[in-house]
Amino acid sequence: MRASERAYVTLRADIINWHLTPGTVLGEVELSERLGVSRTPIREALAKLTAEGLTEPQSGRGMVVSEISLDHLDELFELRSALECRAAELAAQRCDPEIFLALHHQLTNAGELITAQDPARTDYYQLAGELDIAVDAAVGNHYLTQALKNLRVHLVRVRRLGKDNPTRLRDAAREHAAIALAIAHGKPAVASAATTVHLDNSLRHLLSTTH
Amino acid sequence: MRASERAYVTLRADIINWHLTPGTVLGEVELSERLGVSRTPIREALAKLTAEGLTEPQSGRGMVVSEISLDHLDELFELRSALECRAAELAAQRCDPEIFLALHHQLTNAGELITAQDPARTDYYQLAGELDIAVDAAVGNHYLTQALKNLRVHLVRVRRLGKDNPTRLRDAAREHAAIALAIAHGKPAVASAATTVHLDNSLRHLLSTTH
DNA sequence: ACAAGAACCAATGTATACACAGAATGAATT
DNA sequence: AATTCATTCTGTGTATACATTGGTTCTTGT
Repeated sequence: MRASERAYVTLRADIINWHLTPGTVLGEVELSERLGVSRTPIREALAKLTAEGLTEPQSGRGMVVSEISLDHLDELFELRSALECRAAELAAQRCDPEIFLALHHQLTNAGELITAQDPARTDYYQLAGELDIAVDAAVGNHYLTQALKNLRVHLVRVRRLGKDNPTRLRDAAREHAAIALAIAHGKPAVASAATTVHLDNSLRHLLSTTH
Repeated sequence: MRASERAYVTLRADIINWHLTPGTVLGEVELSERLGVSRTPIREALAKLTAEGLTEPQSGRGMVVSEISLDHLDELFELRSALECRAAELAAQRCDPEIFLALHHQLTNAGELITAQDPARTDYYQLAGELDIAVDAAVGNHYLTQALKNLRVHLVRVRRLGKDNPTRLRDAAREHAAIALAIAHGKPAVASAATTVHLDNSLRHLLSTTH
């Protein structure tokens, strides 16, 4: 693996996992020493991160880890809504019903995944991720999928802002199940509406637990 | 201005203006000689272009100017529709009616801008661009605006694919006028629908004149 | 003659040295 | 004592040299 890729992957993970918190200044020299590579691949990695919106050029000097401001959460969710509602519509028109019926079944029983033994909710979020992947595959649109992928990076970061509420997660799983069912049934309008409802609930929950 | 920025701006313009055609191989050494800077800023510029989707890493070695395939035009327009319809809805809810009434008026008379004296349609496309800017400003959503901005780069390239048909341009201006009017009237559903109609017409025109 | 392998070459990946700009700190003057 | 200017110093921008990888070509064997 190239050194620039390693640096990129490492920094990206550190930012998403909040090991590097918003506002942290990223000096090229410091990073190159910490990661054991020269400044050239570091610059490459920082350029990629900036293109993704995970870092921002600080006025004049250096890069900083970009803020996840609550003030902009509603804006982030507006974009998310635009993309995911349309994706749900298109998936409903084009999907293989079998796949989404299976996902609907799994999501209906997702409450079992939310246990005290798995505080990181690994299994739950993986199942939710599988729905995303299935939607992407069903839509079959490279541009739309790419836009969603760029967006999800920010959503993973946002996840850490809200308190981890088992009740909300179980509700969210039910909402996901509803979306999967609407897609399986080939009902674009319903799939879009269910997505709208889900995103509104998610946003309100986030705002209520962080303010 | 930094050398990397100059290289980026130059290459970007060359690609958008089709001075560099899709499939052209971009060698770092060749570019650094042609633009008179070293490879380092060239690499920086190419990384940015790749992030924008204007260039792609060629298998193993080098970069190529990315293809604008007709096979993917429908996908591009699906993303465009998702973003612009939602943008139109939000603009209708939040705009200052005066601005969009003025744009409506200008767009209604835009037929006059399409003359034999201006084969590049500079004035026409500038007016269309002003509508985009007004929508962005009315929406007031950084994430959505940024996604639209990224998309528009590709749309400008696509423009060259279709024949320049004055009749279609006049129709398009009328469709733009309808969108502006719906936004000015504060009717989200109408604005979204008008956008859907406009994009469908544009796509069908593109496909019919290129196939 | 065709295929397979090795060697060579060219272009990218990485490191480092140098240039330059901006910020911080200290001194001097008011 | 405070403010301003100058100097220094740290960190980024660029260039270049070196390493490495992947592709191409030439040769040899079947």
